[in-house]
Amino acid sequence: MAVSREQIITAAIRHLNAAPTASMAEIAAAAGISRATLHRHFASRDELVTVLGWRALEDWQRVQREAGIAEAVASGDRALLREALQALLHGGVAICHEHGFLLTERALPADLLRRSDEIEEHEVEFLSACQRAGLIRADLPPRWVSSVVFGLLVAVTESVRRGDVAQRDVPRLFLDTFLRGVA
Amino acid sequence: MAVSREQIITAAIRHLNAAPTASMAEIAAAAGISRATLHRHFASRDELVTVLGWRALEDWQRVQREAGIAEAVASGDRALLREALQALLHGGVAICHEHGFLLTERALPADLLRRSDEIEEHEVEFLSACQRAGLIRADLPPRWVSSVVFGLLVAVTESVRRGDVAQRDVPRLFLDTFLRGVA
DNA sequence: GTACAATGAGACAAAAATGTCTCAATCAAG
DNA sequence: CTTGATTGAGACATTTTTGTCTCATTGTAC
Repeated sequence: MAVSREQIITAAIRHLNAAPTASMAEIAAAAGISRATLHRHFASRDELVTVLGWRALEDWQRVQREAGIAEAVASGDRALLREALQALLHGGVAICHEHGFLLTERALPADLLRRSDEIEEHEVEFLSACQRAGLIRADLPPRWVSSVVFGLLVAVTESVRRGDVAQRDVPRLFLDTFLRGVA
Repeated sequence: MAVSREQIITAAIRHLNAAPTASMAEIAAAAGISRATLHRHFASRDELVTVLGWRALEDWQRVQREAGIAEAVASGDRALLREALQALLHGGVAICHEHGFLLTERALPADLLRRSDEIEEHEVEFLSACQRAGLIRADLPPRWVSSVVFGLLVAVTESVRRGDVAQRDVPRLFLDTFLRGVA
């Protein structure tokens, strides 16, 4: 049976999450296709990773939109902001479950990183609004808070990869730790 | 003037922190020596990274020892544990300032990783003791708490690398966020 | 000044992965 | 069944980095 492009992408994501430095040959094997066929779909490894990267960014943007962070910022309403924050964090976990390996990927194309910075910028503004609403302490630089989200997502990805934490416990642990710390 | 092995290591660390995937040629250039000389000191790139890795682990172990985590665990004394925790976290930041690039290095030799797991195991036991003493919430798996330390250190490294956070603010932000979260 | 050690520059082969290409086999549509 | 498209297997050249080696040069100790 033919293996669709989507199936290849799915397999590539799965395998890259387990082995982030996998070669095209490994990825092809993981997808159950030949290296030649993989190259017919993605001219180069860069192109493949780039496609996955853009998907991750689209997901991230979608999460931001569905969480309603723009509206929440505009309103400044505490309850709205709180709900958006919850949704944003849950969405972040979901994205990492799929694209976690990209978090620590070191060789991403510049335009992807630029777009990533743009999206992160919206996140920073949102977090800033959360600070003004008293949801997040005001004595932390918003960019640091954004980095904390990033760092905790790395922790999530690594914990799950190593089997230290069950998938179902992740959202609670992540949100709990993010908001209240460990003490 | 001759460039000592120590100077090479220092330059390599500095450069690898800025460009984690740097080749031997780049590292040699950064150290101001020829590629041949670099190879005379470190037969292979793996060997170089491995040497740096073992240094980082030694530093980590030293931090654990100087923080007195073993004694604190043995005593179970809350004040002792608190002081050890503070020292441990401060030490972690210091290590990352130097060896941060290793946090997300994907191709480390197995024996290094094994040793890393051993040292981390001491950390987990210590964090567990902190939970029993009420310094850290008991509803978080200690391995998750350990991952949180890791993740926040990644956040620290990345923030500093990007210039989002000043070096001098790092310890406060790190400890504050770790213990109290962002809310 | 001489001798010895370390260095830099560069040539070189080897390894590993990449990307291209061909060809025969398979599969699906008509 | 036939045709046309897609695939897998593998050969191939290329690229990049690695690791080795040589040789002339530098510099340092004696």
